[in-house]
Amino acid sequence: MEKKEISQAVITRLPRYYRYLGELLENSIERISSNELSKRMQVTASQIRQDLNNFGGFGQQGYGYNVKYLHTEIGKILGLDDKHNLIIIGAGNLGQALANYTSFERIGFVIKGLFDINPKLNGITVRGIPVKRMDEMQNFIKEHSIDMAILTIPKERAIEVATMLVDFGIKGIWNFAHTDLNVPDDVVVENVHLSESLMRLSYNLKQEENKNNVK
Amino acid sequence: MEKKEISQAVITRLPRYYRYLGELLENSIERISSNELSKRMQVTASQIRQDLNNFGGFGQQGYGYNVKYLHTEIGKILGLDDKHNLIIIGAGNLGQALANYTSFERIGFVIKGLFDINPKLNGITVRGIPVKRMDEMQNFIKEHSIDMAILTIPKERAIEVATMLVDFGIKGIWNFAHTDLNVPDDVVVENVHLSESLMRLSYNLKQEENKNNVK
DNA sequence: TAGATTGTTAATCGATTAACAATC
DNA sequence: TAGATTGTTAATCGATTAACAATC
Repeated sequence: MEKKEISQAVITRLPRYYRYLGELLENSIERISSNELSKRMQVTASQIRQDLNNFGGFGQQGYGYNVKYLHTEIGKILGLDDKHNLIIIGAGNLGQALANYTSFERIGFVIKGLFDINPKLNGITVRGIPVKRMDEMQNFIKEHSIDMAILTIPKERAIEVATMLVDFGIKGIWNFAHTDLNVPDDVVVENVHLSESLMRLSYNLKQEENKNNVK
Repeated sequence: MEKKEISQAVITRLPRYYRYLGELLENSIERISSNELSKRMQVTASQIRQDLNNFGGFGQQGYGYNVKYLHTEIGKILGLDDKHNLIIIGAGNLGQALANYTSFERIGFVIKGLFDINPKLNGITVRGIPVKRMDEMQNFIKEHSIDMAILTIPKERAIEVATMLVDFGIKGIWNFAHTDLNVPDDVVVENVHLSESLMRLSYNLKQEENKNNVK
């Protein structure tokens, strides 16, 4: 049973397929061809078929894909049928904003606690989620079966806190700190570097401006 | 003066180079070879040299790269020497969190105003930045020379608001809404789809789990 | 000068697109 | 059955890596 490694390029596109299928579902569209989906999503039909066939044949010749079935299957591939308990480290603006989001829960990611070094925040709750002291973390992780953490602290302390999290058994880190983390191979990190995203916007904006000047 | 188009893969890496060079600078490191940088960043030296040479020869044979010079030049390429005035549409949790960030200002992106349909928010300020009514937007954009907008509103209204922004002359949109925007060619959109990022984390976490089960 | 390291060309690798036989 | 559309192989394109001459 040889398993081919799926490229990150494909993984990056999967959630977008999932989103579009969810929208089709909301609009009561039962089936869709790769060609029709390709038009809506602005990718080639060939790519859609190639991407999906990495995971199996979900369609049917002459018919296309059943929207509901495909949506469910991609959900499974993404692991959205598993439940995860999360904690947020850093109860500042961003940490609290993420805690207030309910959409993560809807796809199986439940935020159980926030942690912060600021004693003023200790004891308050955000959408019913308690803010705890850092020294309460290890026990909390064990008691609430936490397997993922969201890191929304300044970069200065991010690396040391990540090491701590790994020691406490955390397997996945959603990293919003402006630094790269160095974790063991079996711990997964997904980075959200906002200022890098803003810089890409800046670059592309500048390119557009230049185009117009040349004309 | 033929200009070759730079691939988005390269653009995506540029801010990361910029960040590492900034850190070197903080640590008073004056020069660095592609080989040394490659070890720190976990990319190949060849890729670093190829990426940089898309924009010019910033190094010197036998010496390497001058950290301060290269940092400045990449900053210029990314357009960080230009100043931009921004508004945030949607003064909810995320909008306010972004308004509270000061790091964007340090790279030239100044947030001048927030806008929200919720009348309760109208009149308050976030870090001194006023929250305005939506009908004040058009004038505000003109008066404060706003050229970029941050979209932190629910997906339901995002597309219509984006159209509005384009009409008012906005050229760059940093889109945090869970939907793709459809804007003219000369308007640049940079998407931050948080739940898609979380789904990628979920997928990669699941893969790790499976690996361990197989062993 | 000798050693180091870039800039750049060539080789390889991987991802995307095209094409079409299989089949519903 | 005829038409539609997938699954999959082959062709193309682009991005990454390797190699090395140029040169500081």
